[in-house]
Amino acid sequence: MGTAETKPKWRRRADERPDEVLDAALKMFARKGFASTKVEDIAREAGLSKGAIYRYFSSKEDIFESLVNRAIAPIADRTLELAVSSHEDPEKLLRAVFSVAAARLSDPETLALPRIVLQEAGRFPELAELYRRQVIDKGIAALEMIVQRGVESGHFRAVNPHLAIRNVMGPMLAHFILGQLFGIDREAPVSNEEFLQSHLDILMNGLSTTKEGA
Amino acid sequence: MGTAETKPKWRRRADERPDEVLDAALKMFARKGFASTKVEDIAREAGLSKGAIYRYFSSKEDIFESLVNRAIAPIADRTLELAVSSHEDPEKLLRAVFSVAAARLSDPETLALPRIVLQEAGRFPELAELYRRQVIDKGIAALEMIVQRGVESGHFRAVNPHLAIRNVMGPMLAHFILGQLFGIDREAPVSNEEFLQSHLDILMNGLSTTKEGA
Amino acid sequence: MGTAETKPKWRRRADERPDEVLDAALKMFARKGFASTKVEDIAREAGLSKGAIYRYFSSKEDIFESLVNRAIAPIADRTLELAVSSHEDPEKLLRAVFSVAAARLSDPETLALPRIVLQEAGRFPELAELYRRQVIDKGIAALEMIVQRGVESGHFRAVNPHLAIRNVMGPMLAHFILGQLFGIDREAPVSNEEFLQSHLDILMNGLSTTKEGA
Amino acid sequence: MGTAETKPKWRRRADERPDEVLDAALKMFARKGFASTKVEDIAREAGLSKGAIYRYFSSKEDIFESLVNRAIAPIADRTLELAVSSHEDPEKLLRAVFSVAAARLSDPETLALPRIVLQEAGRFPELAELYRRQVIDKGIAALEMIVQRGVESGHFRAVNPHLAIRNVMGPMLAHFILGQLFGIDREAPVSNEEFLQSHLDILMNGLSTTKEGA
DNA sequence: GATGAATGAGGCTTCATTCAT
DNA sequence: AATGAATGAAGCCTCATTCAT
Repeated sequence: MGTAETKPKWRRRADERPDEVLDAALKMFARKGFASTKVEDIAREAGLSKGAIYRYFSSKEDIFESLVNRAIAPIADRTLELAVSSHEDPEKLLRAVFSVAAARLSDPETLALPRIVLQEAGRFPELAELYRRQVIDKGIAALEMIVQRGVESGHFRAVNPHLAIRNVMGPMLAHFILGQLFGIDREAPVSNEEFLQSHLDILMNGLSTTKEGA
Repeated sequence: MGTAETKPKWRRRADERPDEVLDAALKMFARKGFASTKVEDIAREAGLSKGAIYRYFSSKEDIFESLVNRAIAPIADRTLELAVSSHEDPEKLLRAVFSVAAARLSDPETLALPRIVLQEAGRFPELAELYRRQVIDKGIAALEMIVQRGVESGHFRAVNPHLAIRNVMGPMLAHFILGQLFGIDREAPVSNEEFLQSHLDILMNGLSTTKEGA
Repeated sequence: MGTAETKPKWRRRADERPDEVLDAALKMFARKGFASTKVEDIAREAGLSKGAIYRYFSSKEDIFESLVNRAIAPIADRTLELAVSSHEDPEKLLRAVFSVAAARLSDPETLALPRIVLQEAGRFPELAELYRRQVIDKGIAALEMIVQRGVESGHFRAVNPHLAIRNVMGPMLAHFILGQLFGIDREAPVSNEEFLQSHLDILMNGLSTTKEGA
Repeated sequence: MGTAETKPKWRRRADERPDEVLDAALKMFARKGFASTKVEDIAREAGLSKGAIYRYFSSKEDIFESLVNRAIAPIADRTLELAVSSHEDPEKLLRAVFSVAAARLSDPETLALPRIVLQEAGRFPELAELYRRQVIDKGIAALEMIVQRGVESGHFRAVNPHLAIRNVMGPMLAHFILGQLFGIDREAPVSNEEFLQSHLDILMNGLSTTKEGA
């Protein structure tokens, strides 16, 4: 046999392991919540043993924190760009933003972390706070800026942007998050396209200084 | 000791006990979530011993279910009344509905159960389903009817009521539920009055056939 | 109203209560075993409240002990009589004893206490010991005496009575106790009459066609 | 320390653990009965912690079931062989069977499980049923066949084999199981040899000095 | 005397974490 | 570095017993 080595098909860089664990954790947390997810579930999903998890993370809570932090990092600095960089017609901009957002919110995997943060906000207030500051507030700021510009450019009526964003995001939340969680319209699903069309129509007619289809 | 009242260690006639237990459970679930709330927490909050809980409820899940059912009962049959009975201007009607809803949702105690149901929907699909059928669908139907009438009477533009209600409720959800959960605007709270004013303004200009303040 | 008293249909003498509790306990122990029988089960069966039980017995164990003692009392002094008083043909005597025993062992209620004592022998060794001394040993002594007399009178061969009683009782136990416990021949039950006939025949005459040592 | 053996706190390869747990459980169940045996008792006896038990068995009942199944497996298929294979004088055959059975039943460890099954039959009817089908019925069938052959070959009188086996097994049960359970003859134990001798003698020849129906 | 609400110790079971291999 | 057997602290639930009414 001598030098014969049974070589594993391929070996990951050890550096990728933590990320794989986080992927697995996200999947399991999304499916069963934090408390009901066992460390072994995560390990199995990640293709590792229970003990190995603890080489990368010091506790189950640490996994959760890392999950939130990982989600935050890329968002932190890129969110405002879109809003800032673009000088387009704000309606077109919102339409674009909605399309992107809708695409992402339709994916349960993407929706998972916000949902988990929401679920565990009571037990991890600092994490919820962190998430809010780094993700939600950023998104809000971006939308606020769009509305603000719309008002300034005369495309939108003189609404209070800080309040108006509730009308911008709220219907999205109702449609995607509540819709998914509660299975509203499960029997006769509303297409995202239809919904977006309606949302923009109503929103724009409300925000806009010009009345269409009146 | 003069007026000293000897507080009985425990009461006998326990007709109110189940309700007291539910009150305590609501409080604790709201604070810590279902999984992290120990039966003993509920017992302590209700002024009972752990074991006594089981005289009234067969399990922790049973408490949760009873909580949902108790909340549902009064709502179930009164929701449509408002919408059906009134023949007012739909804008005034929506304004009235929002005021009532806002008043109720401002009370953290009232907000607690929907929030918990939302949080635990993943783990108790049947309960989420029950809540949806008994509470959410009723509310949706009522709002849909209002919008429908508005369209028929010519007060509103020819929107699709089924989709439009997302614009009616969504901002409320964003403001009250997410706002509380994530502590948005915690530092500089937005008054409910201001928010409602803004919401109605934007919504109405969007729904309405007549353009105000353009 | 005056002297009007709603008189209960009939009232037991308080003295009978303990016996009723024991009857109830026997029934429940028989059905579910000692450990799995709740004091409340006994109370309900006896038509009493849980608390009332403790007026008559100091603990669940006390009930069990009293049960055994009650069963023992009447037996203690009457068992030997039959064997001693009778001067009949020992075969006829055994036949008579078997008939009486079979009648009693066929009644699950009667079988219950021995079975419970058997089941709980491990946990209540003194009680099992008591039962053995007061009931089993008495029965054994009676049978032994019958066999002894049979041998002396020349009706029986020169067997060792102390060992022979195993052949006298064993088939009865196998038929009645094991039969009931394990549901042997449940589908095609063997009539007690048939069994007794066979038992006596084999006991008296043996299996073999050739008689040795006669 | 020279020859000092460092005993590992616990072993790794745990292939024998389930069996060790079952051994421990058998011991404890035999001593205290099923209900009164705590999982921790079993664990301690097996040299494990409470929690470790649950790596091998899903519940206390599962341990009991596994115990019965383990005992059944080896017995199940070997019982009939003896009876079927041999063409000896049925009396000699019975004598051999009794010797083997007596040897096994004399070992308290072996006697334990049937005894526990007997004790717990009321609470675990399915287990009792399983035991009956897999063990008792097999034994009965074997004995029945022996008697049947004896009758056919003219060695035995024309008894009903199905009923006669009660006379074959009953005395064994009375001697070994009841004897041990109730501690009969504890002070002056009867040797198994003596008992077997007596049993065979009476079984073959009967008690009576006169042979009827021969 | 009777009741049954309440207690609280105790049992079964789960699972995050540790650690011998 | 990885594994997974083992631990032990907790949590849910049961129920014998007590005791205010």
